[in-house]
Amino acid sequence: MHSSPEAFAHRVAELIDRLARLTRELQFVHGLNPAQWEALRFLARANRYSRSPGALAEFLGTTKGTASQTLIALENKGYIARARSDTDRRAMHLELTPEGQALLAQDPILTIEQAAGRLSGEVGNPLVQGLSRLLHDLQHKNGIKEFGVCGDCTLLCVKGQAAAPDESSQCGLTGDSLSTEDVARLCVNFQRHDA
Amino acid sequence: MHSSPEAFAHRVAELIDRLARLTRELQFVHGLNPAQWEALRFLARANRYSRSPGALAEFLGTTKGTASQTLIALENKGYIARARSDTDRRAMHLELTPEGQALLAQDPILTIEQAAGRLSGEVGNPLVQGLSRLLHDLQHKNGIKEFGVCGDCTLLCVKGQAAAPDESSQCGLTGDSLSTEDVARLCVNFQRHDA
DNA sequence: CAACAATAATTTCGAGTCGCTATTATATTG
DNA sequence: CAATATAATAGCGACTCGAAATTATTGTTG
Repeated sequence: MHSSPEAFAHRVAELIDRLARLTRELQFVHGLNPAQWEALRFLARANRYSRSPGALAEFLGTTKGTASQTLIALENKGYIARARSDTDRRAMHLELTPEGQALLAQDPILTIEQAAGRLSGEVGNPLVQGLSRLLHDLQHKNGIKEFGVCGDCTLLCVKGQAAAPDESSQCGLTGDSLSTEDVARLCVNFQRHDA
Repeated sequence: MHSSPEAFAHRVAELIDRLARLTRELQFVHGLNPAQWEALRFLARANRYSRSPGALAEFLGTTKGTASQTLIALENKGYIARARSDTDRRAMHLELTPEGQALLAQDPILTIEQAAGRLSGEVGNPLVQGLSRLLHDLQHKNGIKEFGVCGDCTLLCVKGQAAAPDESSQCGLTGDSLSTEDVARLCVNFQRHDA
């Protein structure tokens, strides 16, 4: 089953294209559309600085107007709550409601997750690596901002051996202390180490 | 870099979801939308029995009405020609025009293909295998008809050692002889061997 | 320190697009 | 002629974009 590099690249592109179409279709369930599902997922994983319409727009690679519409739809359905920020009253702060949290258990992406779970182990690591690099490469070439977690971020400052383990690090941009839960969340201000 | 099976599956699903979104966005170029690009690609790869609106609708997993719209748009732009079939005057027969053929050189999926070409060889085969099985599994679970080439099809009859190599096989469904080019094309009537 | 301009975060609104469903037109088959 | 199959068309709802408009913050300048 050896094949030329061109045939390999062609096949990969074709498979991704078809998976993309299918993935999109799977997300028209429970009265939500793909953008709304992605917003829900994003809000579940983003840190407090990033749960805003603007950050969502960047994450989705869409316009702020569209992101706003998506959020209004989610609010009307009771899956998120929107409130003005106290510190900057232009800003909107977004949170999942318990209903929104619960809905994530029905996330259609779990279908894909289950299918992935059925793959035999041998295929495992190269699959993830290949997809990661592909995505990264394409995002970079298309000027799409990358979201990442504190661990990979240039802005993270470690405060030596702090007394409280929950405050061992802080964000160099905002100066805030970061809990262990914080550092595992996605951030708009992310800057990759090696970039 | 070892991780649990659950984390693996989760990561794969996330990567595919994000690649899906990006893949879709890349396809809004040259005045075409993703469905129109897929239709163009399909018509370039389908055999003569399959270049019809109905077959396209099945391939795209959409309705005939929507497929019809897509085809009208492509005809208006001059990329395909539509003509009534001679044998069955209900049926529409579709062909790429030279302009349509030429446009495929600008196919945005080539961006993905190039990115895939940049992946190192080691990642190669397991990546294709993983994606193939994932797609197959998901298509099966969602009752999506599979399109394939004659080589993998139950209906293919081989005529022993025929004189002309171009007519060494025929389709068990239509009875037609198949050229070597024919057998490499996608077919609506495809039935997988092991299915 | 008040007035003013520049920047920023978000929403609103109108226009265009997409895809679905239902209906109609046309052709085939028994 | 009735039943079936295929495709075109019309109408509808939902989504996305892009361009103002709204409200708040920041910086500047006399």
